[in-house]
Amino acid sequence: MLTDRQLFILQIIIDDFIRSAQPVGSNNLAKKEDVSYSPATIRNEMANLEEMGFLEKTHTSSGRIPSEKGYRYYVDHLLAPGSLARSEQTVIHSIFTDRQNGLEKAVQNVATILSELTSYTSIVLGPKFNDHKVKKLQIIPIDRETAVAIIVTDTGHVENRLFSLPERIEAADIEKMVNILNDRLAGVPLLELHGKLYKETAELMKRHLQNYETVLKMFAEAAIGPTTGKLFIGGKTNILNQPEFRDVEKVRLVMNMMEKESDIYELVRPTKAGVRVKIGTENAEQAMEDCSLITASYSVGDEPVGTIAILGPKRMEYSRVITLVDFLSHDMTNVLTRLYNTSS
Amino acid sequence: MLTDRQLFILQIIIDDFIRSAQPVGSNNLAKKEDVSYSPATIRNEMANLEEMGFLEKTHTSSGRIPSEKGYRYYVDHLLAPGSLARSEQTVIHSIFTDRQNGLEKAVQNVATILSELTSYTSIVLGPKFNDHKVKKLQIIPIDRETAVAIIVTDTGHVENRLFSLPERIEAADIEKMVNILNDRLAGVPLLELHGKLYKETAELMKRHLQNYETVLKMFAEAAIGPTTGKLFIGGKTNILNQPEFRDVEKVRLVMNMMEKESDIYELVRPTKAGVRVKIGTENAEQAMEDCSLITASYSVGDEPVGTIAILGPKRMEYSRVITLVDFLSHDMTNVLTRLYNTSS
DNA sequence: ATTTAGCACTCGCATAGAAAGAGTGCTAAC
DNA sequence: GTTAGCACTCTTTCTATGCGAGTGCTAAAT
Repeated sequence: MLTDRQLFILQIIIDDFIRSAQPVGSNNLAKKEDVSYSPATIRNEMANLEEMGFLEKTHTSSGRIPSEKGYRYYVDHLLAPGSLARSEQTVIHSIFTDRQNGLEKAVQNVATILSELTSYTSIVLGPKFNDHKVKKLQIIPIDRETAVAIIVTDTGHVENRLFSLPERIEAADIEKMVNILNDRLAGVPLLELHGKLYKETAELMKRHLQNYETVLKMFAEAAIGPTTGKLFIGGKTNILNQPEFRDVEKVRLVMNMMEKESDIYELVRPTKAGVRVKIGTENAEQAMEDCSLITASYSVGDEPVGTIAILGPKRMEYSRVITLVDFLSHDMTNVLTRLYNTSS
Repeated sequence: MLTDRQLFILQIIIDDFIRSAQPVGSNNLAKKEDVSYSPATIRNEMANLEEMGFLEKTHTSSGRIPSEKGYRYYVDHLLAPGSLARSEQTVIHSIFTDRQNGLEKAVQNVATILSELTSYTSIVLGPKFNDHKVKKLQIIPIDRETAVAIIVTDTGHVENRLFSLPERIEAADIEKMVNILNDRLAGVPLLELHGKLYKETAELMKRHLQNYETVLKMFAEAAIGPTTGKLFIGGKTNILNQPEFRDVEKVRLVMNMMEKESDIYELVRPTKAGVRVKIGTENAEQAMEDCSLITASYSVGDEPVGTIAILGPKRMEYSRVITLVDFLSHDMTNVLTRLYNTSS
């Protein structure tokens, strides 16, 4: 339904606007090297494209800017599958080769590097540990009244929680408790720990020990912690460099949202699909109406466990960002899948 | 050197400007109920105060605004020692009574509540664990190649790190290692662990085991982690509500700084002094020239271990914030001192 | 039937001037 | 020492004006 010429012009207008942030006029467009139509022809086509809803004007006699429908079409049909510079590939790949400082630091790094590479804001939802299984449970007494409950998973993740010991409990009893717990619960996925904790051990414990409830409760609580991954945001202030956010009111809307973790979680819930692009009001959040969000989830095996995302103005370098996010999410999937499968 | 009347006028001008963010003129000032001088008199005194450097004009015929010297004098000599509403006291006090979710969450809470109470940005440097002593060291093997090193302190803090096991190591050897480590290092302050690790155990280990270096190195690294406290920042976007930050450029300066942890650490290094106020360029950071920072450290016993701070515009409600920060830092000192002393 | 040149028209933006308003400094009177 | 009065300054707001970039439409050219 769109002629080749219209596609061509639409693409050039959007490319230009993404670069310059200025409405594109027919004269300037016609001056470009690879454009061989006269301004008048272009004006006609522009009028057509506007009528079809792909372009907009900021005022009656301004140049054209892409509408959301325009961006959408651009993303869906006009995007040249970009490729990454080798240097970028190397940078990205290096993030995960060095896991010395733990997975969490590595994920943190992803956020930082993504925002630096794109000069937009990056959001990274760290892997959730649902599937990870209990390797070892421990209770370390601190003094007469307190102790630390520790859960180590088979992926090396450590979760811990301070709790008050029941009065009059013997060191031997604690040891017995720990033994029962490990006996019954080793290998249980974290997600099921909460339920199984009581079912599997309460009966047995009751027979040997008093006051076991507090202890069980602590382990239960500690197990909830990592069921959902941690959020990392990089380059929060990058939005301030965008000319369309010269206005503090707009900045506030977006910044406030970035401070609200619960909102962000909604945006980056892991899914199986590949790269997803949400343009302006396609996002549910009111605050995002001037922004676009590009997300891609990464997986362990077939199970999506986390998400990386880039938040920028609607006038975003879609091509570059999509390529980047796609590449990185696959890289993360590969590394994590290998890691998880060899260690279990 | 300042007459009573000058003090009075200076105070009223600063109070007014803090409220309104507008330059204060002689006419408006004279209209106030508790001012019994004519506009002309006030103009004369304003001129005097300006000559002495306490006031400034934004342009030749504008009203007066306080200079940094003016704010400084105001903070040092004119501040009425405010008192907190009982409701605020209760709120603050409640933060630390509920430590169920661990110290870290409690400190996080302080940041959030401080920023909500003041509508400025809060910075909280969590307590450092230098003085905390090793309670228990553990090695949990995950699979043939990897294990987790765990350090538990006598305050219930848990530090952990993933590492690669040396090849061909026996479970029995690991157990022997852990025994030696705990034997020799229990009670050692975290800060000294790095040094003592080798001195105390290397000799002994060498006698019994091969490949112990990797393991020691991991514990050494893990011990460095918590020597300096964690940073929490609350209400990062509150600065956007201040009329003097209508300009995105100014916002960017401050926001960028808030993203750089190393800069923030400099600002809130714990000290023994009570509440400290840094106004505008009194702060070393270029980015802070339009801001004031109010800090107070909290201690365990006599040792300052962390800091709470409020970052706002120079036109800050000094009285309220100083009172708040003073109260809260003492409250935290009390709670932590009690906690630390009973548990060691 | 397309494409393009030409032209009148619109709108934003920058510049300049004018008027209003808030505030000052100074002088002279109280 | 205090204050009323007044000229002056500077910002802010509004209006007018011209310029430039761009459009839409019509008619000619291809």
